[in-house]
Formats: sequence, C-alpha cells, structure tokens
Amino acid sequence: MHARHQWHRQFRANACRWTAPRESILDLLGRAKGHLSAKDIYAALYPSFPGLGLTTVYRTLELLHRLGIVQKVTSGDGQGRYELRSGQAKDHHHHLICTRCGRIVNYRDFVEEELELVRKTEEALAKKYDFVIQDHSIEFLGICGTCR
Amino acid sequence: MHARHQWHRQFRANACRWTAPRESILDLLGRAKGHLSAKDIYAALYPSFPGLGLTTVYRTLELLHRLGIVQKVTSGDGQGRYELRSGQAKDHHHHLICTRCGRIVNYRDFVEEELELVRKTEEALAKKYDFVIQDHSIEFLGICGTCR
DNA sequence: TTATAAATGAAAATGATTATCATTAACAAT
DNA sequence: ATTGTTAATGATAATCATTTTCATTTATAA
Repeated sequence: MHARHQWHRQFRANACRWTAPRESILDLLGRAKGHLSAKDIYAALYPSFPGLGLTTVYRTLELLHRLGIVQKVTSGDGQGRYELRSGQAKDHHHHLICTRCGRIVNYRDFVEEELELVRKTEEALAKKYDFVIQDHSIEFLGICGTCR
Repeated sequence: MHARHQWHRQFRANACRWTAPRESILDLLGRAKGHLSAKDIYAALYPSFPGLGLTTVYRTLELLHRLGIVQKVTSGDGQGRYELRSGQAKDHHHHLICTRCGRIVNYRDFVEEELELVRKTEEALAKKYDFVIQDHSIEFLGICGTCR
C-alpha cells in the first residue's frame, strides 16, 4: 500500500518539500515492523543512501511527528523510537517496553475496552487542568525474556 | 509522617547504607509536591548541603527507583523526573504531561475504573509476551495553559 | 576500635539530540 | 525549460542529561 500520495499532498499543504531523504525514511518506516530509533534508520538507510546525514534523520522524524504522521515513544532506554501511525482504528495499540534493552512490543489486547475510558478521561482532564491534549500513551514496563 | 524508619530498614535489608545525601534527598522528595528532576533536587538541596554532588543525586535516584521507593517518569522534555511512591492505594494516580515545559500533573480521575482493566491486561501481556512486568504508566500528553 | 566494602564527589566521558552555517535542491512563477 | 526564492541538507560543533572513573571518605559489622 502506498500512502505516498497522501504524504506528498500533506507535505505540500504545509509548505514542506518532498525530498529523497524524506521519501526513503517514510518508506523505511512503512516497511519496518517495529519501532525505529534515529540511529536504526540511519544505519538501515546507509547502504542505499550513503550521503544521508544523521541530522536529517532527526529533523525528518521531528517533522513527521509534528505532522502527526509518526508516533514517538520515549520510555525505555534513553532514546526515542518512532513508528508510522496508520490512522486505521483497527491498528490502535499500546506498548509493552523492556526497560533493559528498549525493545517495544505493540499489543492490542483489551484496547477496545480502554477506548471509552480514555475518551472520557481525556475530556475530563482537558477541562479540569486546562490542557490541549494531543495524545495518550499506555505502557507496561518490564523485562523481556531475552534480558533475563 | 516519617517513613524514615521504613526506608532505613529497607536499606539495611539490601546492604545499602543510610547516608546524609540519601536522607536529605528522601526528605526533600517527601516534602515536594510535584515531580522533581535530578537538577531540581540538586538545586533545592544546595543551600543546606553545598557539598552534595549531582552524581550522587543521580545515583541515589537510581537506587531509590531500584528499591521501588521512587517512581520515574520520562516523557515530556528530555529529562527524568521522580516522585515518592506512597504505597497507599488511595494515592494511585496517572500523569498529564506538558510536552513543551515538562510539567507533570497527577490526576486521580477514573483511576478506580482503570485498575481492573490494568490488572487483567497486565496478566495477559506477561503470559503472552514472556515479560516480567514491573510497572505501568498511563499518560496524557498535551500543552498546558501556561505554554499556550 | 578497626577493617572493609559501600558511598561520595570532582572531573572526564558518553550518548542522544540540537544549533549553526555554507551549500544544494525543490518547485512556483515565469 | 529557466530562473529565483526559500526550504532542506549535511558536516561540524555545541548542548544537555546522564554515566564512568577513580581517589578519598565514611557507615557499619565484627
């Protein structure tokens, strides 16, 4: 599936240009199964795109995050990880994170049930604490089998 | 209320010593209303404890976290923040975080309702993904009134 | 009181991320 | 197709939180 046109359009609407680094980063995120860090992306793209700079990876990820195309996860070890956000409700999930190696597992168990609760909590909080709420995250932290 | 004896005992049980830096950091966390970063703590303690090193603050926080005395929150701006965990069920709460300034608000709305859901999710995940789950976090991310 | 291992603090090191700036390239208007 | 404007890039240096190192101090068990 190629959301490329969608992105291209969204970029134009925000006066952002469609460039080779951006395309290949989006392409990689689309192909990737899990969550990728900036360095993961840099390393994965290097063979086919040796000119790419790590700075550009960071900048692109920040742009994609700002445009809501990508979701950022920060718990775990000290580095941010990113995944494409599908927009499909069926793909809504939360995270199970290994605090030792940083591995992130997407889970979809009970998310249906969470939804209603999240919705009303979000509404109550926004009003009560004068926040514009942009996102929520539900995470379980622990140690994965490999790290034990 | 002085949980000092509790902590002292817990330290001894783990072959950790009861020292001046540790006592004053715990004391500060006990008095503090919100979440404190390592630098917050360092700065707050400096006047009465000029000898204290930032390194020790980090080390102490890590120890307290390892002993389960303190909870660590990492989203928001790039720095970790810590709060004493009370152990009282009534104090169970989640976080509303301003992604611009890092401010953390504790909320207790609907936590009761979350509890059951969290419990069964945790159990299912632990089994399904072979994780030893140590903690969970539910966060809402947004921009607070002051930052807008 | 003493021996020993843990804890400390100063300084340097690390690792992720961000700022700077000269150069390059996208693309709207011609 | 050409060009001018401006965003994007990449190399380098800077920043900022956190860790490591190591020589010195100190808590505490014996």
